[in-house]
Amino acid sequence: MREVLLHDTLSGKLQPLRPRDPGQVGVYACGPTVYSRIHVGNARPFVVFSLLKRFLEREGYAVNLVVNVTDVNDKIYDAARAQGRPSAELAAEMAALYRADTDELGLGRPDHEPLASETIGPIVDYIATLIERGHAYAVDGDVYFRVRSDGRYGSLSHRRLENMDQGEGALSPAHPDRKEDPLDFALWKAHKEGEDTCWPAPWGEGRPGWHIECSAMAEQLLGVGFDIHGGGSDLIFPHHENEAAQTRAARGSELARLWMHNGMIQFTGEKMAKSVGNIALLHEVIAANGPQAVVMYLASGHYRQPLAFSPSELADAERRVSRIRDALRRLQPGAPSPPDMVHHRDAFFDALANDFNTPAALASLFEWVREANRRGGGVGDADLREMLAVLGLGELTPLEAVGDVAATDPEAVALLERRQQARGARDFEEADRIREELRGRGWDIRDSPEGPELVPAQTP
RNA sequence: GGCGACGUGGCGGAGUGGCUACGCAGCGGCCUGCAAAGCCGUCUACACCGGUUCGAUUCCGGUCGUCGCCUCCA
Repeated sequence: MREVLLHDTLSGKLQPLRPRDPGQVGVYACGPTVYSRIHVGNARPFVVFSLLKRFLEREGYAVNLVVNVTDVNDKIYDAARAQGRPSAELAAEMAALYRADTDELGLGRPDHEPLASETIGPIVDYIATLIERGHAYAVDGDVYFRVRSDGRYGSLSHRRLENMDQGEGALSPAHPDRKEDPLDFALWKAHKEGEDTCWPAPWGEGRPGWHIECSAMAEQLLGVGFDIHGGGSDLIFPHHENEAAQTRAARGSELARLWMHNGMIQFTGEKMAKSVGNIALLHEVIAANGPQAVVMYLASGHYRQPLAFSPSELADAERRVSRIRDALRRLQPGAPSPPDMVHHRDAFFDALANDFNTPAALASLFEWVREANRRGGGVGDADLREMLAVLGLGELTPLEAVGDVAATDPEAVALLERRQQARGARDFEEADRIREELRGRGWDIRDSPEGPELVPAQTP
C-alpha cells in the first residue's frame, strides 16, 4: 500500500491520508442542486471522486463514497414556479436525470446518495442542538447561525472576518433586523408564500438552509471526523466554511480530516456556469463523444487546476481513447505483461498517490502503450488493464477484428475478400473502390503483414 | 478593495534547481500498391524585469496579465 498524499484546503498543504478508521476511507462530496440537467462542470467532482475511490480501493482501502443531492433550494422553487409545476416533482425528475446522465459515464454509483428532503429529521435535530448550545437563534421562524460564536470561522477559506464584505443581509430593506450580525447565515428558512414544500419544526414550519443539510447527511452516513470532504473550489466559501462551523459548534470537533477541492471547468475563458450561460450539458457531450472520451478529458488535467473545455478538447480526448483501443488490439488479452515494462505501471500508480495526479499518470500509461506498440503483437495486457480499471476505462474493448464481423455483417466480409482478390490481381482501382464502399458501411480497413482487418470506422 | 490560484512549445496539460513529461495537431522518414494503424525523427516552450546560485522554466522580489471566491454556483 502506497502512502497517498492529498492536498488539504484547510492546511494548504499536501497531507498523507491517515484514515480515522485504519483501512477505511469515508468520502463526502457535494453533489448537484437538481433544478436542471447537469453540465460538464458539474460532472467533474463526480468523476474525480469516483476515480479517487477506485484508486484507493485498488490500494487496498475500503471506501465509502457519499455524494448528496440537494433537492430543496431556492433555485428549485424558482425553476418550478417558472414551469408552473410542483417543486418536488421538478426536483425528482432532475434527480433522476442526474443519475441517468452520470450513469452514462460508466463509473458506477456512489455508495450513498442522500437527499436533503429525506434528511429533515436529523437536520432539525442538528439545528436544535445549535440553538441549545448558543450558536444559533430563531427569529420569526427563521434560524440563523451565530458566525462569531465559532472561533475558527474562516480557517478553511483562509479569510478573516474583518475582511469580509458585509453588505449582505444587514441592510436588507425587507428584513432590517433579523440577523444579529450580517455574517450570520440561515440554518432554517420559515415558510414563505409561493413555496410549495415545508416541514414542521419547533421554531415554525419551513425548510432547511443550504449548508446544514451537508453537515447532517455527512454525519448520518460517515460520522463526525470522516476522512475526506470534497467538492468544487467554488464551494469553499461559504458552503464548506459554514458546514465546518456548524459541526464544530454542534459537536465540538471537526467535520472532516481533509478537504479536497476541484478546479473549475473553463469554457470561453471563464468558469462554466449556468449563470454565465456558457455550459455544455453532460448528456449532450457524452452523446457526441462517447463516455470514455469524457472521462479521458476530465482525467487529462490535474483535479485542482482549472481545465479548458471546448469541442476540440473532447475530440482530442476521443483520439487518445482510440490510441488505447488500437493498442489493445495488438495485446494478448488476459496475459501478464512483460516484467521490464512494469515500471511504467508503477509510475502510473505513484502519480496517483501523489495528490491524485491523473495527467502524470496518463503520461506513464501512454509510455506503456508506446513501448507495447514498439514490441509488436503479443504483449500481455494485464498492466494496461489494471491502469484502465482505475480510470474507469476498464470496459474499453479493442476494435473488432474481422472474425467478429462475420456474424454481424457477413456482407462486409465478402467485400473484404473481393478486395483481396482485386489486390492480388493488382487491380487497385477496384480495391480502393471497395474500401470506400466498406467505409460507407461503417468499416475501415487496416492492412497488415498478417492480412487485412476490418475495424469500426472512426467518426471523423 | 480583501483572500487564493495561475501565466509552459500550434492546442491541451504535467513537472523539475542542472538530464527540456504525455496527448492532439503539423512536418519529414520507415512500413504500405495507396491509405489507415504503428514506429522513428522534427517542430527544441516555460509572461516580463531584477535578485540568489557554478547553474533557474523551477527559489526570492517586483511588473503586467488571466482566473476563482468574497452573492446562488461543481
